[in-house]
Amino acid sequence: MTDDEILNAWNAICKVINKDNDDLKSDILNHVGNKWSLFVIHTLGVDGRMRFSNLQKNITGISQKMLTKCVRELERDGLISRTVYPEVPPRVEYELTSLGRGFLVQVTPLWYWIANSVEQFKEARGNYEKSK
Amino acid sequence: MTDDEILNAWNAICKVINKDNDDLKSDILNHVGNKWSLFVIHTLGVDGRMRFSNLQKNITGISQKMLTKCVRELERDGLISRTVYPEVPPRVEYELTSLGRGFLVQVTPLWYWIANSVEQFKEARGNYEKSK
DNA sequence: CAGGATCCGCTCTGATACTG
DNA sequence: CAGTATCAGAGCGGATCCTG
Repeated sequence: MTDDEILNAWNAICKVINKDNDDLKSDILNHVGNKWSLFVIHTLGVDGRMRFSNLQKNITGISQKMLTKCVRELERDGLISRTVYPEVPPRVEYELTSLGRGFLVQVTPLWYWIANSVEQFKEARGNYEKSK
Repeated sequence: MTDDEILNAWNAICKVINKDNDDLKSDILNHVGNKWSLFVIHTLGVDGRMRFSNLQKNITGISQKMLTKCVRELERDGLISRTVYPEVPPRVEYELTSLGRGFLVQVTPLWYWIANSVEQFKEARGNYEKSK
């Protein structure tokens, strides 16, 4: 992106984030920063369509309550789809939507950069602790 | 990014996020998703070096307590720098570090995409509400 | 199997008051 | 000016028990 494009981008961003879109704030903003959302989207992106229990198995440390909440929010915002099969015992499968795949594509470079910058973050923190 | 690069990216990401880096989770992950962090980084990125009171003026709705907390965390993780001038009354200026500028560059395309996808998110939510 | 309901400790946040 | 300190309320997140 050129400097101009970045400025335009930020104008668009601020228009969206500011005022009367506070609902989007606590939602989409949250999907970006939320550990569980990221894992759910990642898991579905890599392994494809998957059922509830399988998701929980693949995402270490998540409780069923948090997973439920997380998939509900992702479904509500159109990032994943939820399919219920009328069987006994019940079967529910989750899958990335095209919007969700777009999200994954957009978020990947950022996370890659963070992963590659971990040492710099650690060093920064080290310096900060010392200076205190 | 090619599919291979995306897979490699996610391997790197998961290695970083999983286990023994839970401190990084609640920190860097938070900077990405946190409304205030984003505004602080954005404001400093667009307007350059700035003092505390000016930041608060530029960021609508933030309380001084939250701004303090936010800049402390950003400083700790090396995204912004804090300069104190030994004057009376005191003057403190904040500025993006090169790491912080890197962060801004990385996060911009993602936010641009989100801003441009707002209508799709709204529509998704509308459908979800109806189906309930 | 895929969750809903409940209890409970903890953190996050805002509002207000005070200080070097 | 640039914070710190304190109180109070809302919501997060885990653990446990229950159900169609």
